[in-house]
Amino acid sequence: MPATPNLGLLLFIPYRSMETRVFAALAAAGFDDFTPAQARVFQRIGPGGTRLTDLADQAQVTKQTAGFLVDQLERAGYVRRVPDPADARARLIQIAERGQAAIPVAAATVAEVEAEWTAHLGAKRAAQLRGALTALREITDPYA
Amino acid sequence: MPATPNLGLLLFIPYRSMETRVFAALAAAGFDDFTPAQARVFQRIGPGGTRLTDLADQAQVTKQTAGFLVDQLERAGYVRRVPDPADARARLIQIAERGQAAIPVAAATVAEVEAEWTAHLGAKRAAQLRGALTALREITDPYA
DNA sequence: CCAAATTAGTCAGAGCCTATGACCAATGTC
DNA sequence: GACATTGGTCATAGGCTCTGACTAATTTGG
Repeated sequence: MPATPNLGLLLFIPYRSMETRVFAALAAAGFDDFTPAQARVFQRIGPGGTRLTDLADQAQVTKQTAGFLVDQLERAGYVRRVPDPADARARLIQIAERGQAAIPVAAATVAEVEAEWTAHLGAKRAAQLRGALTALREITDPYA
Repeated sequence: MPATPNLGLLLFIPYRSMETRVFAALAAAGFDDFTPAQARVFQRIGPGGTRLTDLADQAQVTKQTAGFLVDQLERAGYVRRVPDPADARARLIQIAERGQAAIPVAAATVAEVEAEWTAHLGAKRAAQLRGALTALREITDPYA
């Protein structure tokens, strides 16, 4: 390994760790058919529902991929598709009952992991980390 | 989107951005058959070569997956397998000529992206970010 | 107001990534 | 030297993602 690993890898390692923890908790709570790829789409669903194309753009996948993942989420009861009143071509993807039920489980695990990280880094550095990442999003997330 | 996105997503967004940039640069330089999955294994190869099982552990994939990726890397000329003098069962995966040639291209792009990030964050916050991520690695990378 | 261009979404097909399970060969242990 | 362990492969299957082609609804320009 290089002496100073590049920032890409440094970002990836904790990301993967968080992901592993959250999906283990979800599986343990009975949401064992929820996958990371599905989550990356699911996370982008807004309060009133979001169009497939918007989800695809925000998750940076093709609309075909997004459609494939939403199909699975729908079949598993995590989301539902309703007609978009503003456009007859489009449908809004909304979070369904089972999706709502999964959110607190994921949120609790995220909070738990973040607490561990904060304990390791100290409150100040943890806040700096979040602040830097949030600022970075401005130039790395086309849909921030 | 939630008001305060979880740290997992905040880590993922710049990671994905960096990855996209690096692979675009590699492809433009003629390394168009190099994939992110291969890179996650390739990055872990040590100076004298590394065993498949070690690569698998460090990249957190199964040895079958690591073997599959190394097969591709070998076929494309990025790595080579040599017998491990210390153990006749094992072979060391070493970076081959084409792999060595790709490294500076990737490194230059990483440096470019990191420079952009530093310009956006300021030198101090950028250093804090790297420091926090490096510290986080202690508790999130089983093979740090 | 209508023809052309654009946009939302689906279908079909292919390739890549990853895992489980079974297996073989070499090594280490006692 | 028998037995458990370790390094690695083969076979198989499932999941993720893409390109290309297509339908239907909407928007735009004249």
